[in-house]
Amino acid sequence: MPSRQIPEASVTRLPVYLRALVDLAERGDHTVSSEALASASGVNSAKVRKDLSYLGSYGTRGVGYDVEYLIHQVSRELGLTQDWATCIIGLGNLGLALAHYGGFFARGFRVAALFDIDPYKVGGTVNGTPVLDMDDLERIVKEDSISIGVIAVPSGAAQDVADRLVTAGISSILNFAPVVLQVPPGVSLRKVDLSIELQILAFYEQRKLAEQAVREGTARTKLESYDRDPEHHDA
Amino acid sequence: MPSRQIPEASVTRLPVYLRALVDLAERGDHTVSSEALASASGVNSAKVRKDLSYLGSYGTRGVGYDVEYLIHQVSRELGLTQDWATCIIGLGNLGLALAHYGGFFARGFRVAALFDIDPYKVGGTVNGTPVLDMDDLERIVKEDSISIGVIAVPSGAAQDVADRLVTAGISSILNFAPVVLQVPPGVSLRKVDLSIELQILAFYEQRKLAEQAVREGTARTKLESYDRDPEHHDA
DNA sequence: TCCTGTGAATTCGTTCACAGCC
DNA sequence: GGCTGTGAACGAATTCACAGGA
Repeated sequence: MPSRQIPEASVTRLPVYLRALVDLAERGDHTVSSEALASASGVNSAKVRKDLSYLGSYGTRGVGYDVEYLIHQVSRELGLTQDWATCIIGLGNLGLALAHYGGFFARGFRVAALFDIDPYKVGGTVNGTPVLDMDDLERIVKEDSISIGVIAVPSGAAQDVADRLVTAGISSILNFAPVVLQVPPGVSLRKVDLSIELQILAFYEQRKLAEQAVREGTARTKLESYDRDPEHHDA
Repeated sequence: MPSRQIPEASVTRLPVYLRALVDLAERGDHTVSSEALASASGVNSAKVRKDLSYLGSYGTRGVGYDVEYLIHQVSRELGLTQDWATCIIGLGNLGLALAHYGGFFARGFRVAALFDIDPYKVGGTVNGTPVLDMDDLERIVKEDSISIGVIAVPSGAAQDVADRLVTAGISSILNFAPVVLQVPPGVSLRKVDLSIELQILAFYEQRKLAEQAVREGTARTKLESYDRDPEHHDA
């Protein structure tokens, strides 16, 4: 019985499982154990089983999960059986990279429009998608039923863009600008922030160096049981 | 007293606080309350106080935190008072975007080298940084003491690149390729994955639509107390 | 009075361990 | 015998709530 309200932590792992499952399917595997799916996803098998149990009882005891069937169920749960229209705002280096590399926009997503303020860019197309003026944002979002906005503008402009997206009716935002956006309740917001990721890595890098120094400099003090946490993979 | 071993969840928020603090400093503020820092960081004040308390007692009761002093302490804790050499592997659209936009690489980081397999790119420079052949990877990593590798190659090549980085002595990897990398213990790994973020947004978008349908279609059944979770901001 | 710092309470997430089914 | 599904135990993270110093 699918117990409704899947925990947030599980939701963030479902896309990882999905990708691993698609890889397995392409390699011709028909069934997969929680153990195998776990190692392909970089987690442990108990987590996989718990996560999948929130969707329903889709496995077979003694056998494992049917790969195709599980792909279907996970896709459905993630809402990938329908198509989501997205738009990208800001065509600097990053926005262009996102617009160009269609591979990022996997099954289930479609880039309906690109927006920029630069008059030299507006009117052209990138990768077959038209580049429109920011003035058309609200109209196009409504006309094309765009539900997800990808913000790739400089920090200073990001909150304005977010406000306009929300006003236009968008309720999911993916923010690449290095700034904390404020959005009203009911709007989903996720962010991708390179410099934050680098800073987190720097923290652990520094800690590893400190531990190493301690270990080398102190044959005399007992430090064998020094508490380590070497992994901290994100998911 | 700084209680050693800051929780991982707190570590991921420190860079966000740091950015907010720098903004406050630029605006001329000298002190900040946990409440103000919280709202600038998109979290609540109890969390800010707990997180900062892991670094030490740097606030003043009845007053708040000294902005400059706190910037210094957080920077030190994150290891940003030293310079970390990084390299980017793969100069496709995304790798180029990362290499071009120096703003991503904030204080504390330096792009020491770029790598690609394309002979037409090797030998040139991007944004003043030389583009080198993959054959030189191990040598340059050692010579330049590069400690963080940024992987921006296609999925199929990412694990190979990761293995080579690890062999060369790198112990922190930031992965942009949409694939789960396996790294040995002691190597820190973080990933940035656009399509996973989009899929997570799609999940909540679908959930919102379902809730809306339920609310509209059922004036007769009691659903006022339907359990909502409209935010799920990442940090 | 104001705001920090922190134990205590609570909620959330993970892991264990095994019953149940193939 | 093997592997799922899941309560129960555990651990981590968040929030509460207030004592205590400026």
